[in-house]
Amino acid sequence: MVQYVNAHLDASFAALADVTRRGVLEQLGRAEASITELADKFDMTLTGMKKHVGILEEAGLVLTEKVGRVRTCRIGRRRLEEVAAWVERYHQLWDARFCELDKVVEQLKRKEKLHGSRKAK
Amino acid sequence: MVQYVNAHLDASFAALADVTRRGVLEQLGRAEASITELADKFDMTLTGMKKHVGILEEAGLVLTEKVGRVRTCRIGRRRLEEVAAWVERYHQLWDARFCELDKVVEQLKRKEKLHGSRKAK
DNA sequence: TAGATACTGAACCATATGGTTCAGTATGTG
DNA sequence: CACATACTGAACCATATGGTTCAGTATCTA
Repeated sequence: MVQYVNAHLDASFAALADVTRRGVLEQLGRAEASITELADKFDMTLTGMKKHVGILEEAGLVLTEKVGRVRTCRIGRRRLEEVAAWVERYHQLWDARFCELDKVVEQLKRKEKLHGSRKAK
Repeated sequence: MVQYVNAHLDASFAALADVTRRGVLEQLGRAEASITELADKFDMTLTGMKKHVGILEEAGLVLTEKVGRVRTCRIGRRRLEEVAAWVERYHQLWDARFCELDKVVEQLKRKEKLHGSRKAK
């Protein structure tokens, strides 16, 4: 189970590691768009944009649907929530760790104050 | 300015797009470690682990310091906060967008209820 | 000083990535 | 039907990635 999430995270983070794809997500956050529209906006060939969209879709970060000749892209939420959850979890873990360090520093300071304190830095 | 953040994000997300490196971060979240310790824990050559740490360091996600022959690795926070901030921002943007969609759906439902509703799908 | 330990760097390898062009196919439109 | 539009797929290219091995260098320790 954890492995699946890990695979998701691999794909999601890899998908996010490209400024064009993050731009596409931002764009789709505002409104749906076709491949052509995205290709125009990001000054890229249709084929190139198709690949980006494919990567985002593979990662579950966007959903697409083709009706007639146009494929419409929109944001997919679930994977995104997974990413947010991962980051949040580590954020907290790190905060906790750094709070501990802060406490240690505090304690050191207090100790210094107790014994003869030399000039403050 | 925005470009710099984007470069950071590229490096950060790319660094996070590997299960070993996420594992290293998790490990360092608990306690600092040397390259050797990490290589052992993740069953990898020293050289391989050195590369991973290099990528994480380049991305600003870990800090290292070499004293004597051992290089000690610890978590770096700032970049991580940037990543968290990015995800958070988009999360909100998407939430907002989906709230709007929800409202639209609500409205459609209400409308359907008002006019003669045919069988629910 | 002689090992042993801990890292470092160069070189190599297979595969992935971010793009392109070119040649389609499928769908609308006059 | 003829043409334009919108996408799709294959092939190619340069560069990056995730790993390895091998050969160092620098630092402890007995």
